[in-house]
Amino acid sequence: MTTGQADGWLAALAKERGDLDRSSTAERVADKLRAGVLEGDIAPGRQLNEKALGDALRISRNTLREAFRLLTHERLLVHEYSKGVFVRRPDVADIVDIYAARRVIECGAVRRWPHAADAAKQAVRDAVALGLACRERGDWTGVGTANVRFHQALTALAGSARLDEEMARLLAEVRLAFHVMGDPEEFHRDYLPLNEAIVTRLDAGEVRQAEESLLTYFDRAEDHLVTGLRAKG
Amino acid sequence: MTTGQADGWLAALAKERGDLDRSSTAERVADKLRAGVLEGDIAPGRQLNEKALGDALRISRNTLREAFRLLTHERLLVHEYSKGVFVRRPDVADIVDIYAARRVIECGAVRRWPHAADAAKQAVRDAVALGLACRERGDWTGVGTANVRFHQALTALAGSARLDEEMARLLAEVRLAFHVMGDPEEFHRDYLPLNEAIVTRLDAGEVRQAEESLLTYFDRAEDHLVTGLRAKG
DNA sequence: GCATATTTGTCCGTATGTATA
DNA sequence: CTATACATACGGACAAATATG
Repeated sequence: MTTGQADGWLAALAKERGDLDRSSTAERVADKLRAGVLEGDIAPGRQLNEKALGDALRISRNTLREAFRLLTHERLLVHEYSKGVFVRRPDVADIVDIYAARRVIECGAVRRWPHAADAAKQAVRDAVALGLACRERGDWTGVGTANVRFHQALTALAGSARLDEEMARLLAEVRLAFHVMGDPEEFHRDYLPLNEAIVTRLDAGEVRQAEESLLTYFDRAEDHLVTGLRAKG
Repeated sequence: MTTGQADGWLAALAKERGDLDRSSTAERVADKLRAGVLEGDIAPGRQLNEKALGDALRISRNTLREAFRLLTHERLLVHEYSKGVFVRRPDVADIVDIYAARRVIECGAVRRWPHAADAAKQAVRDAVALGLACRERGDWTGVGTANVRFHQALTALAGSARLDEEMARLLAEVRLAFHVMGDPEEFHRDYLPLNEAIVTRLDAGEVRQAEESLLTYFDRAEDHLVTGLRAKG
């Protein structure tokens, strides 16, 4: 039953419609939908009914479809012709593809460490420190957020906004995959030591060894996701 | 005078409107516009008038706007608030950003050479061979096309469709930049020997040296574009 | 297999606000 | 200030595809 939209998340979305009108309606709607998808409130595979959603959000179909297009470009929704739009369900092939891309981009960015701006380097250290602080107080959601920020900071070492955007898309897809396998993301705890090792080695000028640690992380994370998706997907 | 659209390319676009309706109208229109922009028929900086274009192509403004959105996401068009849609004019900052991304992605992909699929390796060799053949018969446009294909083939070594798509976007932007500086692209001739060297070194297992040649290429190409844009832009 | 209701695809006209000449 | 052109959003019309009984 994918058409019934009278869940909690829909009511929550509709209630928040009193904000300042900063950007366009479509973008604001897309922001809400994106948050709902990434938080897992709108489950992967669920269909988004145009009329029901449009009525609930009090926007026209055209505007809603515009929001759908934005999120489809971000690979968070999929469009099935004459059937509608659905929250994406990344499969094993997607994970393999995503991690192939991450290996190239993040390792390549790490190798730019010697040429990176100081602010970019500090952002990497800060992300690890944030993760450690969250672990101290048992905030596993915070640890997950810090981990995402860590990898965005690594990418930013390359100094390319286009690369940063692509990485944001890839990390969002990974989050979707977590929701497919129903993983509460707290396993990020296991990766904190690796992140620490990467920063330590970078600060010691051991770029090569840092890259090795990063590759170890990718192997583990990819394996975790692939086996998880094979089991639950 | 940017609003008068009665050029050759518009007539050409309108005439071809008898195709099979495979994809959506917006996508077909986007395909035509994309081709016009990348071939240089629609010059960078030119405004695309909604009404004139819509009337000429016999499509509604909504549909045209949808096509605009697609191309805006590909960074080929830009929306200027309350002014309209224009063909993008990449500036020096864009070039620097793009080449930072290319260095990371393509070098990272080249380093995957030992693990790459045979077909992907062969595609790299084929692209160089195609470039040489085109040079033989003085087909400089063909040399340029082969060069683009070469870099797409390098990227494909990583085996990630997402990376391939991002590279296609980056290379399209580079083509736009060529048109900004009015370069006929025949200078690609100078880079053919570098491409040859890269393949030779890869086949000899000298991945590290191949990467060095690639970096040399990036330095030269980026410098060429930056100085060209500073002069003509 | 068939008929019906629902949903989506495509396109249109319009209305309002805003920026530019 | 007026006229123009555009961005944005809305609601509706109709065809086509799909789902449902």
